[in-house]
Amino acid sequence: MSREREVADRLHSAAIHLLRRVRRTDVQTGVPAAQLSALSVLMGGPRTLGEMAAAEQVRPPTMSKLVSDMESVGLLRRTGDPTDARVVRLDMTPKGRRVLAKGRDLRIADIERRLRAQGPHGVAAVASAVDVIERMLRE
Amino acid sequence: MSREREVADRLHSAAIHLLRRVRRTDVQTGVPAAQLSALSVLMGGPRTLGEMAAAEQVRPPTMSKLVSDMESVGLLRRTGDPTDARVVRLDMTPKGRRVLAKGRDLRIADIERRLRAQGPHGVAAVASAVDVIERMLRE
DNA sequence: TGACTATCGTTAGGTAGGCTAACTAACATC
DNA sequence: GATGTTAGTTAGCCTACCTAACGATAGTCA
Repeated sequence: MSREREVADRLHSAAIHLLRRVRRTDVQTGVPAAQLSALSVLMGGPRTLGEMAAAEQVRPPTMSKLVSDMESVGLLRRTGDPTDARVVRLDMTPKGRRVLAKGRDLRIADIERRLRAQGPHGVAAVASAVDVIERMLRE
Repeated sequence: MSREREVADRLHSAAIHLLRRVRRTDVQTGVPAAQLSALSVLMGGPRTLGEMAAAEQVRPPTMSKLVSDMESVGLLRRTGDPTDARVVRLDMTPKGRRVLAKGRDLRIADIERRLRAQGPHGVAAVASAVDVIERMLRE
């Protein structure tokens, strides 16, 4: 097995196990991870549904459902686009901002605690890898 | 936001996006990622259902269902433990071994390709981070 | 030995989050 | 203004997680 392949395999496995762990905290947050992740896209200002689907790398129907759920609990607002009546503009509500902040706290807390236990070198190693992974996924 | 928290947050986000991408190849493999991940535990020899659940960090019912599905398509065998009739021993079949090898190929190929594009430094960065992440999750 | 108690796994039922196919409404083009 | 394209929704399906409740076996100890 090539070096790259071995690393890819272990990265994949680590990602699976990491997310399984995070998932367990969802009950406490009251807001599912996929919603929080989608919501975070709106931190950079309003987006259309299609833009959000692309940013989150899901299909439009998936985002449509997520958005409906989020709207129904008041995390975001749908507003029409003035120049194109087909598009749906989405904007975070103050509640959305509040829940995003709090929800992330809970989700990330466990990872953060574990990360901290790895010391500054561990943190640095993960940080630079995250840079690489983000670049990988953009391309 | 603390440094650790920021890294934890981005790591979490990267894991989500990475797995969403991998997921898309599942159709081609014919075997879902969760099954392949569970199956890989049996590479180290037979295990009980409880051991597999612990290794995969899921609850017993989740593993029970996965095992049923895998058994029904012939990826593993259930054999009783001679000394304790409660436990279920699980062992990979030759087909399981074959499918694991092939399935991983397909899942990992995309990650590998992207990783390779990041050059030796990128690969090294990810590799050492994976070490840290694996340690994080064990503790 | 017989009655608790603990452990292993399964069943039943629920939720989240992804997909494709098929649709409506609105825009663009010629 | 007919035709095709694009944005989003609806319907229906699937995987994969969970908890609660249960059956069966094993272990313990009065």
